[in-house]
Amino acid sequence: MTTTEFNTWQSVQEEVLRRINSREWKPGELIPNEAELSLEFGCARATVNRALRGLAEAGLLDRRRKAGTRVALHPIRKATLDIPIIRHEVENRGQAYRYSLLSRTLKEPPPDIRARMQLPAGTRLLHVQALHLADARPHIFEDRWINQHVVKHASNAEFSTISPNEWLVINVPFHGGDIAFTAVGANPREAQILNCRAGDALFIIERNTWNDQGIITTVRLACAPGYRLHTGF
Amino acid sequence: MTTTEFNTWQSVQEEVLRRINSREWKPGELIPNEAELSLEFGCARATVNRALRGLAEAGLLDRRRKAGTRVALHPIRKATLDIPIIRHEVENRGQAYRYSLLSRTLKEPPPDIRARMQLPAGTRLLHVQALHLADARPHIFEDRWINQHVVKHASNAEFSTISPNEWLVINVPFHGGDIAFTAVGANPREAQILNCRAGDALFIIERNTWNDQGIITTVRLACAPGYRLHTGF
DNA sequence: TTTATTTATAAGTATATACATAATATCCTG
DNA sequence: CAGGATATTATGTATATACTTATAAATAAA
Repeated sequence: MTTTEFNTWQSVQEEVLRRINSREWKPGELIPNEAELSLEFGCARATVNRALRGLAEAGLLDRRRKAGTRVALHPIRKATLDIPIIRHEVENRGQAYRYSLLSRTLKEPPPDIRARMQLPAGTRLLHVQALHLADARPHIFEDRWINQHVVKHASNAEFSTISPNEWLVINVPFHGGDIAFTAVGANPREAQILNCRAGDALFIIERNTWNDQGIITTVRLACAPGYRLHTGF
Repeated sequence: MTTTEFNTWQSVQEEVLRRINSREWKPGELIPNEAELSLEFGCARATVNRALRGLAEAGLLDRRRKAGTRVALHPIRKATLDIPIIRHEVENRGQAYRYSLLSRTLKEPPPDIRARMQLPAGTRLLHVQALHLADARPHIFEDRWINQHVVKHASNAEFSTISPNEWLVINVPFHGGDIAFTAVGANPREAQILNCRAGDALFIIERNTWNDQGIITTVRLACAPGYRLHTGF
């Protein structure tokens, strides 16, 4: 009997994946433990561990100490999408990027923004509105609130030549954030800025970004009609 | 001198992250190699490797053999979003899920679909249209083409009680796919199905899914107004 | 019967060592 | 000096071993 040897974590992973897909190991089922698999595959346990860990991270396996490893009941697929600097996104498509600052003021945010950023009433924030252009056509309208109490040196930033989008990525380390995507009809102001008709469907990206001191910034990106966010999984 | 010891890969990762964020190691800069770091941190090289690999996967470090490890010039943040079965997505929000099959036919797809799925002219596909409802309100309109030459047993699937969305996830293993998100105004038919007005902004999800034999299915999900896709990063 | 306590187990991690691989740097040759 | 062979180097991976940690299950105590 010429059992193939699986001596790289990749080959082990492939074989495990095959068994999952072929239903040899059914969803919800307990699979052999690492020691048994390492014996069967003729490799070290660490190699099996590496392979299974990857599949667990991908959501195809559920692993728990002592309980063992089982095939995920609902193999949740994860798509990872990059969050690029808008300038790079445009330039990578071979288009000419241009940036235009529309306004930059210091004022108290409306209640919804204040609530979202969990701030006490009366807090003044840096409010920046800017337009990103691709090949001289309006591309993305950036409407951003920056917590200058967390990002102290933001007060000095002009945002006349570099967008807050890019400035923040470069200058402010952050720990995490959240994103939401929606579609809404353009309001008159957005329509004017993005050079489209009011009511046109706009792709909206809303992001909050925080570090250990709290929420740094919240931004609403209104993308011109035709915008497409693309990724693989 | 009481140099803290970093003897877990997590602590090493934290320390490296700290040095990146504090600009101790600047963007684009070469950092010490694994051997040096393991010496400095008082741990094994494998531990350093584990820590750095994670940061490289997250896009904060660029690593190349022989060339060494450097801090990413443009720390690309990645957001991972789950691709759930629509029923689960609805139920997890505590809403009542209902599903309704609108049509199920076998026919030749329009040219754009045929091109997208890379099929020869004259190929007939399974075309399924269905409506997913949340709390009895239209939620997502699913318009799907299934390659029955790749997914043979799909021809037998009724899709009367289980949606193609769920059926495919459960029954057909796949290797990968791509997703695109856009916003468009509802056409009259979509408006009627989703119970909104024509022109209302709809959030659109387009997915292609493939395995080793080719593209399995392509789907367009038109989400009712107000739909919000949410995730963290 | 319920509630602690112990124990056994499987994954998680750390380490030393060895070798593989990719890519740069260097040296040699024509 | 161009171009190819070769050495060098940093990451990548495999392995045996040992220990840690979470936790399910069994056992003892209340």
